[in-house]
Amino acid sequence: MTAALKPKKEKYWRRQQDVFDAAAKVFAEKGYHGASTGDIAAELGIAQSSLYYYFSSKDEALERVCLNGIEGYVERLTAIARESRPVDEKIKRAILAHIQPVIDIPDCVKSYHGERRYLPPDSRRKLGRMLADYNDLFEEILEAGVAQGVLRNDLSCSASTLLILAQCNAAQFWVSQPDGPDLKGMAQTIADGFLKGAINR
Amino acid sequence: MTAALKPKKEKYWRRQQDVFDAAAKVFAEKGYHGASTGDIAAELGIAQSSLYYYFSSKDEALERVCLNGIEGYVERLTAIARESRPVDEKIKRAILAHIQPVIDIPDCVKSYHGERRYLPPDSRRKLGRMLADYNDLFEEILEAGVAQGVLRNDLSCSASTLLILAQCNAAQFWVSQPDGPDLKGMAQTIADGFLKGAINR
DNA sequence: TAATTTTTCGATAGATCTATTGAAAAAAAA
DNA sequence: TTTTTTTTCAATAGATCTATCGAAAAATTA
Repeated sequence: MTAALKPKKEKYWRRQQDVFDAAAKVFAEKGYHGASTGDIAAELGIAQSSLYYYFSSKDEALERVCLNGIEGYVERLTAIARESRPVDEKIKRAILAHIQPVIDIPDCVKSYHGERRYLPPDSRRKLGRMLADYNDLFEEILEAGVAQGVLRNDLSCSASTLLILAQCNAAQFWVSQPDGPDLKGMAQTIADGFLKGAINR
Repeated sequence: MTAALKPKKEKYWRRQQDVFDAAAKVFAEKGYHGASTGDIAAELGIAQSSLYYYFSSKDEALERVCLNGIEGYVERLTAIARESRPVDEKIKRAILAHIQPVIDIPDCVKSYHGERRYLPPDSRRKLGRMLADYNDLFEEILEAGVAQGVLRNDLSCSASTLLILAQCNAAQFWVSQPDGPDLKGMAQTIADGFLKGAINR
């Protein structure tokens, strides 16, 4: 019964995903307010009004795009935090996990970073909480390192979190260059730079 | 003669600066496309059409705002590069100089970072060149450090430049927090983090 | 094939935004 | 005060954008 309903709509969901992907691309390129629904439609080669069969407002499209950009971050980082590994390795993996989506879904990530501030208040708050959770989680990994005595105990974990993630986000611009390093090299560089200064010796 | 013409227009230039300051504030808040000329006028308490006495298009206002945000960066960094000081001190000063405008003219800097991509092609290229020059200059300071043997010679100066500046730009979001560190503390943290890993020992 | 459902489309109402224009108000000069 | 210059304004043309609606086209089912 319920299994019979799903395939019925499956084609619809797939097409809807195409629509949101196109929206992500256009938002990333022109910014939310700089992009028109006409631009999104043109990206798909359909009429502007046809979009409204898949979403009910441009706002809604932005929310979905941003969610695609951030969803999974908290989940993946939670998994990494729970793994029983040395702290330095955890940090390396967390950094890699943070950079990965920049390669896999660059438009969503770019839209998330640049356009989420234009979301309606409710959606914006929701995403804001997700980001706060994510930062806290990252901070906790560092704090655990300090507690274990692996990281220096005068380390500001909140400051370090901010600075590490800022470097990760900068990777966005780097990997787009032709001579840019690969993902792992990038993560390694950031992790090493941090650990060299932060590890007790 | 020429001295007599200047004070004649001085009031006009001052008022024009007010207009661009208001534009910077509104662009920083709502983004270029999200902000209307009506918003700028409201910020000043004047009619929307009155703005066009001071600029001829919204584009022009954005160009001026972005220029205000980036102008002086190259100049100040050039001066720092020329000073005869130890490399580590130069780096610290360069970092501080980069963060300073974030405090002094936050709206211009924020607009520069987030909105310059919406400039007309010519202006955008011009600002792009200024940024490239600036990055090169920063990179050269690091290269000089490597050449002197102060910094490790396996250091990637271009990568380090990108990562250091990314951290500086993140300061924007940090110092806006109530419990954020002061400017010098921020610069110190970034510089120390970098130098700990990069200095030969 | 015929009937039904899903998807796309053209037309458009209604709202907003930029930039222009000529006139009014304010300030400065005579 | 009167004249001239500077600054602001209201009105608006023209363009663009979002979202709606009923019909057409396409796909699916009977």
